Amino acid sequence: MTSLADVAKRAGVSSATASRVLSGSSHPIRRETREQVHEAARELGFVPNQVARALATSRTTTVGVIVHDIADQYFAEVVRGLEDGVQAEGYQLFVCSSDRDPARELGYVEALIANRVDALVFAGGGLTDPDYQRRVADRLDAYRRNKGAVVALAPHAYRTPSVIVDNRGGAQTMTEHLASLGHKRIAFVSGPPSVETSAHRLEGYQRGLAAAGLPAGPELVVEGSFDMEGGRRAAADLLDRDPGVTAIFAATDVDALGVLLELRSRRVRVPDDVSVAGFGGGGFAALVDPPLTTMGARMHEVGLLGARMALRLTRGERVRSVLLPTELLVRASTGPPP
Amino acid sequence: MTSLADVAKRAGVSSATASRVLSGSSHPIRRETREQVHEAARELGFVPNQVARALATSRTTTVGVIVHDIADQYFAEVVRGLEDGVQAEGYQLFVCSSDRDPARELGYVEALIANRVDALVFAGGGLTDPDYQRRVADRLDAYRRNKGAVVALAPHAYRTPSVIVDNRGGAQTMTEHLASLGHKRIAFVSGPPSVETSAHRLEGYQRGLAAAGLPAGPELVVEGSFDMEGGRRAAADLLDRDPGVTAIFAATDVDALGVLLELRSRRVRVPDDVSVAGFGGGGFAALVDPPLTTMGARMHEVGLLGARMALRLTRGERVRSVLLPTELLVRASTGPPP
DNA sequence: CTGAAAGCGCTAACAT
DNA sequence: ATGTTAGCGCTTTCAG
Repeated sequence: MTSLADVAKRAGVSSATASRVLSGSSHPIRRETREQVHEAARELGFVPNQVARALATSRTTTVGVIVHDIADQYFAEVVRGLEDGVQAEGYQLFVCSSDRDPARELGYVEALIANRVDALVFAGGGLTDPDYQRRVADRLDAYRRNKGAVVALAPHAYRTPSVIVDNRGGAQTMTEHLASLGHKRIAFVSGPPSVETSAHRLEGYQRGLAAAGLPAGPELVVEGSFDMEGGRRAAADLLDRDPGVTAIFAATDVDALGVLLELRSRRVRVPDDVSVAGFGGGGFAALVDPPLTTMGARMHEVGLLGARMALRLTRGERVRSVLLPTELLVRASTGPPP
Repeated sequence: MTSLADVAKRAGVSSATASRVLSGSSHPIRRETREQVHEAARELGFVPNQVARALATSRTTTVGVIVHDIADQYFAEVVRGLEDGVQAEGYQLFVCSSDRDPARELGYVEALIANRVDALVFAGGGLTDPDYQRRVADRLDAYRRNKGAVVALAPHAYRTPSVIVDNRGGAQTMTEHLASLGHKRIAFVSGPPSVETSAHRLEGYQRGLAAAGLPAGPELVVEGSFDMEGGRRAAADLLDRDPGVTAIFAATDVDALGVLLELRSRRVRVPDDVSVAGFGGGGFAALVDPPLTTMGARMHEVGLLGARMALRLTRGERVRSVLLPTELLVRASTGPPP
């Protein structure tokens, strides 16, 4: 592969000079010299070796992001936002799907740090496993001591600047909305307890019930799993126990979709018999049958702002965590109770 | 940051020895020495610098993938497959969304090569822009001369090993299926002409018509854009010109979804008045109203096989391109003509 | 304005 | 079995 030295030789200058012109340094260079270097680089099809540059400067111009699953619409949108944000400043993005497995996530954290990414972004909610939390904190503390930037785009036990949608407030608003339609028994399909985000949305739901003067009750909360199958099983559980619910609020749209499918297969009409609501609002939510009422979260924006925050941190600038509002999107899957 | 030298010093060995044990070399090392090194590394929280390692070995253990848009379900699944494939061998994945913009795609190719990825994967169909093709070919030729591996996961003008779904055959099968239901005038919502894939699916459609003895005709083909809005406009065009079609086959599921929405807004019943079919089969296709008949393509598998192929290439092993079959998924959006 | 040279952290001959 | 040393390709003082 052609190197800086080749370019320098061809241009009849030292590699120091060649470096200065090709790396966009502000060091003064005679116009003519500059042009010769560029010319030589072009002729040789020179592509600077970022690896060598990174070693010399200790900046890789890369950022790593860990998501639960890139094939999940929700995270795909966050990642796209991140990508747009970092691309604007010439950074490249490493993407890692952890499947919420603590070991795998830890492995990725280590791998990304080994690759000396300038910033590390957690796009999915942190895991609640205490062993994981301890170990990841150790890694991240060390990473930050060495000028690594860490950003969270969802609730995370590790204290770090974040861009997060208002999970609690959003869940509360949705619950109150259902209550305002007249529902008295509102069930909640929670996310997996292994993820921090779940607790926030559950809390919002509980606050919503309280605000509406509605009784809570453990029989109203069933565990989903942030996927369709989980939502389906949750709905089945709920219906089998028959606590007389007239509304089901799921912690994510995919869970809600599972609920929808289970209800359909049982010939329960939505929203005539039971109302269904989700959280997220991307992708298919508006397109299913019936269109899903949901709390819309602007995930692309989360990613974009997260990228900017991460890059600012790498420059040593101060940042402030942001809590993005969610938006109630009322569609056809919710209505008054029968 | 703690370096190999630190570990070596602490363990009382040379950095060569430390390197040998920590890099998993097969070089023989006394058991005791090995343990001392590991111990020292652990105590210091040593994380090997992949950047330095990459510079020394000229292998980065990274691969780059260029997709049209990571937020598109279709590509998100491919990327997930790729990730699973490379992760199994300890590689990291750079993800780049080009939005099918030649300049942006070229920029990414260059950036990935600059980062010395061991393999470069094109997940989206190649662009038809001749200038782009020439320039990308130049870059890739040089890249391959330097042991870079290039894999395509969709039709691409650049000749390189590939894992591709049978776009032609799939489109033909779907067309024949519609014909077998009794449809005589089958319209096609093609992809954007700027992408190679589009031509293949269009060709399959045309072959399908021919095989069924049905007349083709330019008035039956309208241009979509691999997104919902494109499908919507295409359907609107079609209906406004009213060529009397009873079936609309869209080159992608998202286009088909746009068609569905436009038909719904015009009170055209599906499939009673008009049948609608798509291509892809991931994500929401089964969940919309009515569930979409489509040619299922196993995109996760494309990614997984693509990753394996790429890694084999980096080892200098021989590979053979694979053409993955698609599967006709008949659902409720298609039926006999009125 | 340009060059010489040290060094980023690791690996890989080549000794011993 | 272990150590010495020369790079990998670039940036960056420090001289001139």
